[in-house]
Amino acid sequence: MHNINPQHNHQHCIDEALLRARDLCQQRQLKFTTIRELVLTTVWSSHKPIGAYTILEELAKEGLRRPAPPTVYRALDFLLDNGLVHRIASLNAFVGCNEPGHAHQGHFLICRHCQVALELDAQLIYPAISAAAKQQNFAVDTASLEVVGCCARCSEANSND
Amino acid sequence: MHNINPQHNHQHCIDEALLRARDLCQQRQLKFTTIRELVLTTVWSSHKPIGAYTILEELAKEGLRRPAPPTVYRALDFLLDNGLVHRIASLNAFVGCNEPGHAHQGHFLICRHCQVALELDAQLIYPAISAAAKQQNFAVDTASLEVVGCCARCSEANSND
DNA sequence: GCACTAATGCAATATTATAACATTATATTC
DNA sequence: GAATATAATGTTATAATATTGCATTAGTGC
Repeated sequence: MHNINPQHNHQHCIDEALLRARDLCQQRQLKFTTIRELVLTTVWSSHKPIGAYTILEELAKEGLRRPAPPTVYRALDFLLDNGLVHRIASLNAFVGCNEPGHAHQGHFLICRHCQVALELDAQLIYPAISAAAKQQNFAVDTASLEVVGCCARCSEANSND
Repeated sequence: MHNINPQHNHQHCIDEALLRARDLCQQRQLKFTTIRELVLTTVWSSHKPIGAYTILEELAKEGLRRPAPPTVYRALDFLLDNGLVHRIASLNAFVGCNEPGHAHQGHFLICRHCQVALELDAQLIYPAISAAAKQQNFAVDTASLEVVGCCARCSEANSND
């Protein structure tokens, strides 16, 4: 998994995400349009979940004529459908996905101090979910886990106060 | 845990929930006011998560002069703080909690057909979450899991079509 | 080019939630 | 029991998030 060090070369994250998106769209014969690319890039501008209306503002700054909400929401829907971003329901916000393909999963550790959302490897949690569901004969479609707390980095920083 | 059979005596669920709430408020020296009781009762009117504005409408039907949104939200905040209800973020809705006390947890299996939300015993999932968080030196405050799919009952019903 | 479909633009509006301040009820002290 | 303090509720307005419906534009296949 991805270690989110503030010193990391974030441009690399963005570039990789765009590459993966282009690949996936080519494979699936989907159109990676300008808006979709801009929205994905904006979502990937950090590892912090970003709200739809904030994305909208960012696009406006890009020189683009400020798009209306549906434009952004449609792009987000496309990205969600294809597992390129996740929605963090507890924050009404969106964050990039490292491993497109399983749109149905999203397990996050969310730091309440720095807001970074660290995506967990589904394999860590999913077996427990699957077992619990099976006990109830429940057929799982999607499973989202949102853990809020304090990340290692912020814990250290605070203990140094 | 609670098996949510449509034939179950649901009045019993409501009564139990109210009893637990009164007990807990007495213990903590909190006021279980009329509004709080009405909102809790409304949330417990079924095992389906209910939206704040739906609660509002239900209260209006009870003869009550239709309360304003803050009235309902304040009651919900109180109930959430005391672990008497959970918020299902992915649905913007609220559901009763069987075991008040751990306000910070809420692990649900949500059926997309009948909308029933079945609360899982935290012990089933929490160890996996805790282990994953520990790997990242992440200090957990709250963890919410929302699994969407199809419950046993609806699976059977559908297979009979 | 023409017809068809997918994507986007645009205006209005729905839904969920909160802020700010006035009022009422409850508890505490004297 | 009146005076004061605190908690709860009432009320109005508005913020924040998301969707509907319809017009327009851009690709795609024939």
